Amino acid sequence: MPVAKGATLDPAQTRAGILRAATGLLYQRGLDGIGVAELCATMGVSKETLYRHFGSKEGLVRAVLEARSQRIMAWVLKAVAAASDEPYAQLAAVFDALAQWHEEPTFRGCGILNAATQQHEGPARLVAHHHLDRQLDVLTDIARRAGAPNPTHLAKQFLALRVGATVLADHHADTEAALLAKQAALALLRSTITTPAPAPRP
Amino acid sequence: MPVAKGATLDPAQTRAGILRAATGLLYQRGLDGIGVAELCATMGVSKETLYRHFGSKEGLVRAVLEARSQRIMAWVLKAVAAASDEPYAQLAAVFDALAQWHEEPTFRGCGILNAATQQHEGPARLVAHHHLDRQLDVLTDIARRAGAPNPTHLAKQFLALRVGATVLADHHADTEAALLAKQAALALLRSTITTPAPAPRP
DNA sequence: CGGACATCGAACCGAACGGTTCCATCTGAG
DNA sequence: CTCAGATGGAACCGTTCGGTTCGATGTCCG
Repeated sequence: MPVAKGATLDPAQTRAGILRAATGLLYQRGLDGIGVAELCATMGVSKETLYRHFGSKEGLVRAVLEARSQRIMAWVLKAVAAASDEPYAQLAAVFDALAQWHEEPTFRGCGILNAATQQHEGPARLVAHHHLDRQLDVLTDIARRAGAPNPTHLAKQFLALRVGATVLADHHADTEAALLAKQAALALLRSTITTPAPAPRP
Repeated sequence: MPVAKGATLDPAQTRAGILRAATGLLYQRGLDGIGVAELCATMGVSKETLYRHFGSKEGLVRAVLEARSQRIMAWVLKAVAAASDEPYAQLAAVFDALAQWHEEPTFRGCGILNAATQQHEGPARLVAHHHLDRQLDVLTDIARRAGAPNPTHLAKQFLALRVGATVLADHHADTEAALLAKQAALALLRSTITTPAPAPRP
């Protein structure tokens, strides 16, 4: 938040404000699409302050991405918890939340995967990997409780549908991608459960 | 290819050589990950030559991406044609080719979608949109010939699986993503065909 | 042979970048 | 009241970037 000149209001609060503002700006403009100077000017913060809190632009990016990953996970878990205990309903809830996200006017794809794509080196790749791990855990749990013979494989298929739909919503302006992905995921779960032999042919 | 000093061998050949070399370099390093100077030095071409052939770095990028899109389409169509006339076999062939691509040591995700993610503005977005259009056409044709009640929707689900698997192969080091996506696509096609009513519930 | 053409190599330009430093200013705690 | 600490504002540095220009060199065609 923009403080007057020399405010000791709360360093942690300043840091949180930078983090929140930078999250949106770096997401909309891309990691290399906005410089530290413009970043600071827009946030109403001096470069020295940013440097003292995050050490470098890369440090800021790392903090932003980790915070974003936490926020997304909380958002997904909340959507799952809001649904009934039925795995089908929870799976549907995950993709319904996805559709809702895609419809936001500021939607620009997954900020974490975008960041990992933008900087081939750097911390973004690690954050993206862990982020996908965590999302996979949620989907694996749903698949397992649904009684899937191979929850891990099914969860990876769900995750592919999820990230694929997000890419299509972004790069193909496909507003129904999430809905179709949801239907595909449900059909997949249904057919996996009802099929007696999981067809061990590769 | 690197010509001695003042060679009039063939301007078109020079252009093609630049295009081929730049394709690999821009793919591996990212659009902003390598400058025009290093690009020219690695290719053994002077900046003036590159500038005369492509006008600007953006012009080079546009040419590279359009050539890449053409190449990918030809590659997909060849894989489809190599399979039997059976839509199931052709769908499997598309994802088998995907798996083969993911296993290449130089694999770095889809170069076109990566480019579109790297430069939020610019021609990459358009190329990516058209590229997805063309891929959708191929999948829609397969779905239609398989007798799907809604080939367009099914094709979008296939495409989501395809791009999702590519993202997972890149950002999650998931070597089996393409195989699982293939199985999911086949199961989806099977269940869509065999299911009498396509469940008009959104 | 001679001139048009393509190319290389190098120097150069202005702008933007990430990062650093200095200092006046304001707040809150003692 | 006083002082340590946090901040804003601005200047500054070295680097890199995309792009431009110029002269020397080599090749092909008439």
